[in-house]
Amino acid sequence: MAEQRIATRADDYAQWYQDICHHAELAEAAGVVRGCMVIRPHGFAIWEKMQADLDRRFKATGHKNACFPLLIPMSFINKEAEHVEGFAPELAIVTRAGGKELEEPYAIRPTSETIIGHFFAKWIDSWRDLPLLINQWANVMRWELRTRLFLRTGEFLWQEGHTAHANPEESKEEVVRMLQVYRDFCHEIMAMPVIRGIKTESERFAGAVETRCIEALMQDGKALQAGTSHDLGQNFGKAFDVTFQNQDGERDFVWQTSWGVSTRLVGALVMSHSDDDGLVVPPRLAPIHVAIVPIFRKDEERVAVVEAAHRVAAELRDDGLTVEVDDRDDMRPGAKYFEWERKGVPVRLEIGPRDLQENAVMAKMRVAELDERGRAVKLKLPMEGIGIAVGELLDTFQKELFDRAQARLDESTVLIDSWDDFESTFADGKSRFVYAHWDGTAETEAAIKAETKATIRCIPYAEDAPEGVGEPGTCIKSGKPSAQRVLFARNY
RNA sequence: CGGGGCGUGGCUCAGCUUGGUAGAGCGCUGCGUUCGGGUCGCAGAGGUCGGAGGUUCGAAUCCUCUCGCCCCGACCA
Repeated sequence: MAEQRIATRADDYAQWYQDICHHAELAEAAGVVRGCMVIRPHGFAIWEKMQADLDRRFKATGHKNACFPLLIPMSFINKEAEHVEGFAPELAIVTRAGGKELEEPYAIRPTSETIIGHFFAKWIDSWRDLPLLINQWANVMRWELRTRLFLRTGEFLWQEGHTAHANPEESKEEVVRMLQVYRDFCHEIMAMPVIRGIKTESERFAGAVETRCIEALMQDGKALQAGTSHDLGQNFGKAFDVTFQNQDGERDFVWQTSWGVSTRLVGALVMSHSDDDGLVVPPRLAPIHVAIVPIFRKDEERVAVVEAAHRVAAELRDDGLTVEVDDRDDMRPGAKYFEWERKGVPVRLEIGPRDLQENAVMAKMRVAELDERGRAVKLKLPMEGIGIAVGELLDTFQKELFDRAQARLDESTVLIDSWDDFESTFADGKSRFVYAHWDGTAETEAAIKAETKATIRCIPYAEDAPEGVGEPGTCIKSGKPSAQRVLFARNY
C-alpha cells in the first residue's frame, strides 16, 4: 500500500479527488480499457449499499426489476430522431460476432429507452396493462472524450426506471414521484442536500419533453447532477409504436418516463463529505461502521485487550453494525488510525489496558473537533451499553454530516443581480450556486455559458431555493423580463 | 477531438538535456525491537524502463508511430 500524502483540496482539488479514490481504494482507472474504471471492493461496497436502499424505495413505489439486452440493434437507436442525435457520437458499436460481420450492427447500450420501448410495444395492449413500472440495474457504455473516476466513465453502473402510463397526468406524477425518491435518498442516506428542479430545453435529455433533476453542490463550488427523471411524453411511444386501447375503446400511444442514478453518486459522496485526511462516509453507506484498535504493550495485555475488542465487536455486530477488529501486530496504533480514517470509517474505538481498568473504551469520530492542543477529541464510553452508545454516535454523525453539507450549500449560495458580480463569481474557474434572472431564451443561456462557463443547472423548485427566487425580475445578461431566478453553476 | 503534462519494481518518483543494458523512498519477505496519532535496526526479494519500429557498435535516454493516464478546453443525462 502506498503511503503517499493526499493532496489538499485548497492546493489541487482535482488531484485531491483522485487521491481520495486511490487512498480509500474506491476505484482506479482500468488503463487497459480506455476511459473505464475498476471499482474496487471498498468502493463497490458503498455502491451496493446505495443500490440496496434505492431498490427498496423503487419496490415500495410499485416498480419491478427486469433486465434487457446489453446490445441494441442500431435500427432501434435510429428510430427516435433527437435520441440518435444525442447519443450517436458516444456509441460503441459491435460489428463482428461469431467470427463474421453482423448483418446489422449492435450498439452497446448507452441507455435503454429504445429496446425497452420495443418490448413495451409487445407487452402493452390495454389500459389494463398500465401503468407498467419497470426498473433495470445495469451497466451502460458511453464513449466519453474526457473521463474522471465515477463522475464520467466510459462504462458505468446505474439503474434506469422505465414506465408507461395511460395519460400524461399519471406520467407526470411518476416523474415527480421518482425525483422525490432520489431527493429523499440523497438527504436521508447520502447526507447530501440537493436542489430539485427542471432542466432548460438545451440541457434536456435527448428525446424527452421535460427533464427534472437533482443538483448537488461539491466542495469546490461546482454542481453535480445527481439524478434525473424524464417525462418522455409520447415520443418513444410513437417511435416504437407502443399503443394501448383506452377505456373509450380508442387506440393511443402510451406516455412514458425514464429516470436514473448511477455510480456517479459515489463521486458525489466523495466530494460532499471527504476531507484532506481521506474519505468520509455517512454511517448509512459505510461498508465498515466501526474499526476497533486494540492497544497493548506486553503479551499479557495483548491477550486481554484483544479479547475485549472481540467482545465489543460481537455486541456491535448483534446490533447490525459491520465491525473490524484491527489486531494486526505488525502495525502501530497510529498507523492503523490513519488507515481507517483514509477509508472513511465513521467510528474508531480504541481499547487499551487503561480502558480495561476503567471498564471503558475510547471513541474517535471520523470528523472530530480538535482540542486546544490541536488533537482530535476522543470520547470515553462505558463498556456497559456500548452498543447503544455507538448507535447513537452513528446516528448523530449521519445528521452532522448532513448539517455540515447543508451549511456548506447555504454558504455557497448567492442571489446575484449584476452582470459584473456574476462574472466575477465564476472568474478563474471558481463556482458557487448562483440564483439569477434569465430571460428564458437558449441564446442568452448559451451566451452566459460561453462567457462564464456557468450553465443553468435547473429551474429550481421554489421550496428548495432561497426566498425570492420565484419572483419576476430582469435578465442578468439581456435585461429582458424574467419570470423567476434560475440556478447557475459550473458543473461536472 | 485541440492544447499541455506524464508513462521507469506493488506505490510515488529520480535518471533522459551531454546514449555505455537501472536508482531512491515507501511498501513487501524474514528476524529482532516496538505498540494510547504514520517505531527502529539488520538481512532480503522484486523492474529491462507502456508498446512497436527506427538511428547507433551500443537506447530508459535520440527520432517516428501507437496505446494509456492526468489537467485545461470542446463535447457530454
